Amino acid sequence: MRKKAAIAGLESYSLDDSIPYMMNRVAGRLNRSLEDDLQKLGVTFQHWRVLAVLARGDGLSIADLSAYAVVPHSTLSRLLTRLEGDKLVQRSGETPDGRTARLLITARGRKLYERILPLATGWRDEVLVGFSADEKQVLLGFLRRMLKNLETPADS
Amino acid sequence: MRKKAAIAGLESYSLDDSIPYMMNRVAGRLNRSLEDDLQKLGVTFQHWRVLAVLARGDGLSIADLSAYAVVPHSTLSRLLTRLEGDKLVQRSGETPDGRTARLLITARGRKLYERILPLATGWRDEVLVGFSADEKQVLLGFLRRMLKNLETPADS
DNA sequence: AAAGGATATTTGCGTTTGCATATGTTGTGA
DNA sequence: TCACAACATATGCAAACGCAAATATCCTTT
Repeated sequence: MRKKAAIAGLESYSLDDSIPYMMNRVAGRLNRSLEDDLQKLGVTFQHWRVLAVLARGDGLSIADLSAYAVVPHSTLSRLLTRLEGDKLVQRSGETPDGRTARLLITARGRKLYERILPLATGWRDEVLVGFSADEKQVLLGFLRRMLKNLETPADS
Repeated sequence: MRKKAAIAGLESYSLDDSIPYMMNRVAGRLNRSLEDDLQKLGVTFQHWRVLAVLARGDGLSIADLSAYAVVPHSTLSRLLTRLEGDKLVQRSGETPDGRTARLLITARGRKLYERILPLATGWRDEVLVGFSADEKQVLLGFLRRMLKNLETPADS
């Protein structure tokens, strides 16, 4: 059947044919690059993610945010505790439902967000060097379709 | 240097339009889906990554593997200790250079790899539903270009 | 050929992660 | 109204993580 001897030229790009693998590789590099920048600001990549989501539109619950940022609830809860300690976000109790938190970004948090944003967009531009506006749109379209494919349509 | 340079498009910056964000979102979902499957097999996503790389060509050093899998050396070292304990990979000392390890996948490791592979390709197919062969090639080309853009050209 | 630097991997240690579970809150049926 | 299921979030705990430093090996220089 298959008696592949492996060890074939490691330089050959066999692995690079896998789209999920390549996505992880690109995303991983990208994240780590930004993370290096963020370290100097005393923030982690996860914190940035939360700030970025909330800066776009706050008032979210933890469950919502968890879905947006692809982070488990428990992790997010602690993440927020720290962010709240740093006065970057705020857990508002002003909700119709006493169980749900209403996550708000503070002025301080927004300021930090705006300080980080250029770093993030810088890496985005870096990774997309040589891409035409059309190509970027095509790529974005691909990504949207992929995300849609993963959204469980028929699931509890 | 102006400290308060106008951030172009700050107001209009939307996360859903951000290619890095969308990539993280897609990759995150994808990884988590597979992770759920892997949990039943007693393996983590990281372990799978290592197995997948080695299955396609072993004999790598830890440093090489680290680059391929975007995992720090120290993490990888411990990851391998566990994989070795499970007799899935093997650290061969048979190298020209006594410092470098030669990572080999065992028969048992390959068997597990082949057991997991359909799960991984299943999710890959799922995320690419509706994509033509051409589109997949275009996407792969994009990813390769992106990775190349991030490869430090000539420094460090 | 010995000393010192370079390179590859491991390990010490404090932090973070996430599963399972606890806590607190709302909604529902008797 | 009272018990109790359903839900949102928090926390205990063990494992995983990653930086920095240690260890081990190789390579150069003299």
